[in-house]
Amino acid sequence: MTAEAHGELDQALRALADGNRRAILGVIRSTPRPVGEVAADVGLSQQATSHHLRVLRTAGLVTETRAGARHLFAVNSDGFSAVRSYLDDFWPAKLSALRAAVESRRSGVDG
Amino acid sequence: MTAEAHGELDQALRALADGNRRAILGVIRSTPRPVGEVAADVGLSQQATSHHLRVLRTAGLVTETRAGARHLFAVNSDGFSAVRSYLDDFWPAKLSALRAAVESRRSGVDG
DNA sequence: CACATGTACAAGCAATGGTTTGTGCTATAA
DNA sequence: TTATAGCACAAACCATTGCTTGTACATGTG
Repeated sequence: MTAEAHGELDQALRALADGNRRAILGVIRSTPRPVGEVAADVGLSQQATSHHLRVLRTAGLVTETRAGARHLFAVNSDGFSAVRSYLDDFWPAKLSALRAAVESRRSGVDG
Repeated sequence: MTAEAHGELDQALRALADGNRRAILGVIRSTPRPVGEVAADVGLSQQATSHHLRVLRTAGLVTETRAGARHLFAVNSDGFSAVRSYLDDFWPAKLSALRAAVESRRSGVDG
């Protein structure tokens, strides 16, 4: 983990790597929800759910809003952009283009 | 991790959650490479690199080809499709559409 | 102010995961 | 076949991480 351990991409991917966190994202995907409801839906304790939501929030995948004593969490689409653009680098078209470029460079220099 | 711990999506995301594995993907992105070269490029031991390549291979993000004594690894674009389609569920347009649907359902039933 | 609800914070624990070290297996070369 | 290069397998070690338990803080309510 000596490689870029705190970038947007790294934090987002590590947050998404956990199944319970993805379950939480699924629960708050359609509408903002307080921690208690999320915990009940995913079957985790309040503390564990709160912890996961904090990880998601730090990663930028989720936003927090306070409504009285309740903390409402909602999905933040913009937080996924880093992951999206990273995946684009592995899109078939981009890959083949890159490979073609490397190939032509090899034949041009070396032969 | 009681939630779908062995699906394509889970394995792919967990594989991508490590910075060194992403570095490895970057190294073999343009052309297939043997383990030794990859290890030298990313600055990891042969064993560690081999291990990471195996994780990536199990996740379907990488394919292995043997060329004599060497094991060539290359990026497999298709392996990223599960992650891509998962991210699509969090695309702004889809999110707002989902939220609108939930909203109309609420006003229709409850009021 | 006292009380209940909703949530975050902190420590301890168990499990997961990445790296190292050592070794065995496979394939080319002499 | 012997030697060597390239790589995988396996165990041990250490750091990270997710979960639990306990508790403190904040916001409404009487």
